[in-house]
Amino acid sequence: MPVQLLKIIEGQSEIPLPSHLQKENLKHLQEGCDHTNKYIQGVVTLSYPLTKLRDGKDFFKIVVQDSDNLGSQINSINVFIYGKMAEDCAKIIRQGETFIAAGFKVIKLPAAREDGRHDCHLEVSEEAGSVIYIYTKPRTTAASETASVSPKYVYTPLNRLKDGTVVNLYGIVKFFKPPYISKGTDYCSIVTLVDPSNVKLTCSLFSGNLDSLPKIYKVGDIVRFHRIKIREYNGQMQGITSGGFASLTFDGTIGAPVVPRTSSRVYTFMDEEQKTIEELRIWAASNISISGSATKLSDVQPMLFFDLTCQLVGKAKVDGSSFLLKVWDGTKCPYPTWKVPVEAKDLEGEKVLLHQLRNLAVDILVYDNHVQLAESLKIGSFLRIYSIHVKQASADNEDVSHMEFHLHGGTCYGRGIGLLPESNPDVKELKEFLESVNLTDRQNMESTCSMDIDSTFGNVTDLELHLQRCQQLSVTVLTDHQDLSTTELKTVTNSTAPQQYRIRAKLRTYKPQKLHQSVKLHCSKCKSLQEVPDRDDFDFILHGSASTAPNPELYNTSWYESVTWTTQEQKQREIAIHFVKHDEMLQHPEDTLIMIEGGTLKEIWKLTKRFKCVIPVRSTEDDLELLDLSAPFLLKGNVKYYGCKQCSTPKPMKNLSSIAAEQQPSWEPTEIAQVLGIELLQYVFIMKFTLVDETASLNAYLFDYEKFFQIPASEILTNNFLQEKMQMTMNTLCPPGRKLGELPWLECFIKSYNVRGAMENQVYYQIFDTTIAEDVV
DNA sequence: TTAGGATTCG
Repeated sequence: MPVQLLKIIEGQSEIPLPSHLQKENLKHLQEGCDHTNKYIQGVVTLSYPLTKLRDGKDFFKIVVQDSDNLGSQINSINVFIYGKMAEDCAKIIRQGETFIAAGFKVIKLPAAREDGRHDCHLEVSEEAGSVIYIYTKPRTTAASETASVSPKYVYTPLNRLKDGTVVNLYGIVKFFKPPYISKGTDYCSIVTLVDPSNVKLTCSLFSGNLDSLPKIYKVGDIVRFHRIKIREYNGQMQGITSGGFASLTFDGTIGAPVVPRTSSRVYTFMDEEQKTIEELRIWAASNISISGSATKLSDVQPMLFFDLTCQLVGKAKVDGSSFLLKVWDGTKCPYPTWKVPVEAKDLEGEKVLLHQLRNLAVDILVYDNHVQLAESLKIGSFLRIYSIHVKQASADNEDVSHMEFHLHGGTCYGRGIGLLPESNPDVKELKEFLESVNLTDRQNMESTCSMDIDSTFGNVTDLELHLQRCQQLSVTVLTDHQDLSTTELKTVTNSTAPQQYRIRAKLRTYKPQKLHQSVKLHCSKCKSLQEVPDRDDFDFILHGSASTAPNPELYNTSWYESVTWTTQEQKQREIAIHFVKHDEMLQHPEDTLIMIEGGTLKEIWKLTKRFKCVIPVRSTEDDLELLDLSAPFLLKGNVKYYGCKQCSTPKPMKNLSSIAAEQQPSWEPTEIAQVLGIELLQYVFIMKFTLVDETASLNAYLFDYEKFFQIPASEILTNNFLQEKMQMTMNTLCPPGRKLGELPWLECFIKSYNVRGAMENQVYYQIFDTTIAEDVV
């Protein structure tokens, strides 16, 4: 982006200059000196008409005065601008504006000057790698003057596009293919956009210059396209690059700096554009799903496609149609991973580092059309590899299966490799994390996971080992009272309650068999248990509350800031989001608690992915209030938090401001519940275990928040992985289809207690201070 | 021109 138009607010540019650049005083300019990391700054005092040189090249001349050194004898200099840059500058430079150039060439004039101008002039051009920054002052008063300088662009909503037109538009990236080499002569990038009119537009963007395609890194990024051609294809509108196409790309995260990633040499970017981006971000937050948090190598699952942000540490040519990339992200893949055999001489990368990372780096084999791009990558660069296929496989000479990572040929689902700049926030975060990884510790502690150690188990399969272990040791362990001796079940059942025992028994069966049915909500105050409301209940309450429009009198108070909009759907719906402030400022979304009025289940669910906490509310005449307590009063991460209807006495929402005023608000559900007068219901597993030993059998209840399964009951309903883990645990405790003799032993603590029935007391048993053994599952 | 979103030969 060799020419940038920047906006100045209170004397400061919104976008700082690159930090490596240092200001050079005009006095110190000399021909032949190294000015690589220097820039000159001054006010444009004179500009000449744009002309053409004899070779047809554009030429533009200006005089720049160093306003910091007006008293100096030599305080201005001629600047000659060549080529495309001359044309661009001529369009936007006005007298009185601040001009900055870096990457200039200093040319000494044959004779000394006597007009206070420097005896050198500066030459700048795109070919010479020059960059020009023009600081513009806010153009509120001089409207007529502005018109010629920054043309007013008109942006077409995606539902108003017409065949055969060339338009400017904004959109939120819903899908994209990172630039790849097309079968023609250019790079190609496919981008599908959506905007608040809820219409999608898929664009095919071509360019011979990789740099002039939009720099999209993730779904949810926001783009501004200028001069994109609209055509009809298969009954739908389609965008395609046309002459003069230019784009800006912005991070779509609410609160992130509004700094354009640009592919054009000149662009305008003013308050109005900034406002548009901020509005689109808010719309996107509840209307675009982004696939949760990024997958790290430590979370990969077999049979899955995922995007990986990583650093390249090694690469090697494998054969004509495949190429190996060795990458890491600082985490360890929980499965053994394959190593693609390549000759040492073919492997490019730092040998010592590759050795240190042998258990952390993974091999990704890329195929076909991705090979050319992969070959060109530099070791050490940061990449996002899109849609890597995780494949479980097992070689003939291995007893355990391993994970393979493939980037198959083609570009389906955005499959491809994107190079991330060091300025990318995800790269910054990754770099910090990689630097914190202590390589020596990891090698010592985790080397048992590597393939070569696994193979020392010989021919015994994992499963057999596991079963052998289970028959000898208990699959559960006691967390306390280890000194107590074991009591036979017959003795337990023949004794009076209440008492506590250590027992050793087998789990013959358990209820419920459908594990999700074991999750209930428990009030620790009134001891009641209730079912977890299903999504229909919540949906119903939301529908009901959406019929009450947000009350504008409640917008923007001292402790929250409000944003509202009306949906475009047939039955218009008003939505208000209230962002709770901290120190009178908005926080990063991931730290922010928001309250929402009028949202649907889907919208609220999406907002929970972006924000720390979401509280659904509705307006009354004079305050916001919580919805009916059959709905969750708070959503945080994957968890819906409910309050007890009997024990809660809701207090004013304003009480949240006391948490917001804390130095670092943690927004803990318990604390939120407390200030809102809500008695928080706890998620709990309730199960009935039928335990047997050689002497007797008894039913014992498990009442567990987290300790027994080491899985939070609150998360099981929304996490497939945890559900699977729990099912696997139960399969270990009580393997289906096995005889009693083959079942593993459980060591448990149980306590007996009396429950008074209509006619007589009944004795019940409850498991406590027991947990699943560490090596089970 | 190229691609026109909608996973996989390896």
